[in-house]
Amino acid sequence: METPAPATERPDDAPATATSKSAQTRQRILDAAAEVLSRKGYAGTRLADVAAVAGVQAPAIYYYFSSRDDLVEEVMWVGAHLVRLHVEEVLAALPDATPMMDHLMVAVDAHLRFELQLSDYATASIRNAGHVPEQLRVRPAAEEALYSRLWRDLFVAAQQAGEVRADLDVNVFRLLLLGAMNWVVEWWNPRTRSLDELVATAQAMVRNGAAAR
Amino acid sequence: METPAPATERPDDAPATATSKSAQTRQRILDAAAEVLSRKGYAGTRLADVAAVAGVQAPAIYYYFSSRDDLVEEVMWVGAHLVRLHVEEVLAALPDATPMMDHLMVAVDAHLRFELQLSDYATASIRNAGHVPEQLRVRPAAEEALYSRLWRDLFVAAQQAGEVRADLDVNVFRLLLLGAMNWVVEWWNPRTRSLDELVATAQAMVRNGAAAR
DNA sequence: GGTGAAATCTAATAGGATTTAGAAACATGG
DNA sequence: CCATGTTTCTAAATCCTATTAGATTTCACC
Repeated sequence: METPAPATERPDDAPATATSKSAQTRQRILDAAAEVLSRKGYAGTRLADVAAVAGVQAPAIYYYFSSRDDLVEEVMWVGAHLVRLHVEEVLAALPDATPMMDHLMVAVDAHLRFELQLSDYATASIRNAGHVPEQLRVRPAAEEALYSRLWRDLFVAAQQAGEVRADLDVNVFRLLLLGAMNWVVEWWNPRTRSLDELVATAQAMVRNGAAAR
Repeated sequence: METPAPATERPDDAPATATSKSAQTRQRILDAAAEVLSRKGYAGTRLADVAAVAGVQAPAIYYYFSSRDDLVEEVMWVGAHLVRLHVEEVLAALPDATPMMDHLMVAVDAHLRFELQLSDYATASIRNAGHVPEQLRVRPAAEEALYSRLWRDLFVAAQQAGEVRADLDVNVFRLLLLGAMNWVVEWWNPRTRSLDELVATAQAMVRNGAAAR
């Protein structure tokens, strides 16, 4: 549920320790915003709700963020950022000789588990990407572009290695796959379905759907 | 100040001609709402915007709908309803001996083309399904359940016919597929990508991803 | 043309949410 | 324990938009 302090942006010019009381409160507010945003969406998220979850009064938020939209934008950016970091990390840990198709399998696993278990930020970011005002999308969109590129590179490499069918349109396939995984937040219920099975099925969809014969 | 036509469902018992001035205006407002909702989402849709697109003043909307939420709910319901009708229609036109896998291919084609080309209602319905307040989801959700069942039946039949791998979890696969197709509205741009190619790739994803060897 | 209902408009109301203002509590170093 | 800056609160202002009220136009039909 809670995401460990990921140095949300840059340490700014604040010389104080990253775990000072102030920084902690800011983090609590940000976490609360991610949680509420992931559950209720942009429209349904009121500052009073966020404040309640964070254990402060609504106006306290303005000590750390200049506006509601500023807070939302940061949650979205952090969400996109964390997913990318997580997947990159997991991929980097693979042995050098790992086949490209296995890279894809691992990426699918990492994306889904992170999105569903580890991060309200990821869920908030995914669910609200297309629902916030234009001006809030600029910074998060840059992160998403980097993430997109990561997947594109995976697919292109897999195709060049002959592990993915040469006649497959990997760009469209990739967008469909990311859509399938992103949409999971709209229907997945941990009570009724096992995460393992979901991951396995998504992996099968890629392996069988894209693999060369 | 009485509402001329049944504000909620179809003009079943409406005595007046279906194309009366009144019915036309109501339709114009509904169309406008679908258009704005599909573009700006639930949060970003203001009655003033809808009214502007429909060519009336905002209060005129209240002559036909009892509230903003009532209007939104109807758009959502119509969206879900139309997609289902369209796909059912296309499937019904198939020759009796058509293999089940071809049923699936046709359904994928119909869903995507309808969603992307024909209907702001479908787009509005898809994009906002998880973003409107609970109370607005009841009626649309019933439609979606019917649509879900349609797909479930397709997959189950295909699996029983031996055209889909026996070990595939068709429920999860179906939800992933519908997610992939629904999410398309978030990224598809008719200018930069051909719809034909999108459809072909989605079909390939199902055919190769699910087919028995 | 006159008449009444239907349809739409202008102008005002109302309620909820963000956002400011300014005071109180808190911490921290001298 | 005092002084000073930081953090948070209460109370109030402001803004935005749905909604209502009431007036006005449109239009079918006598």
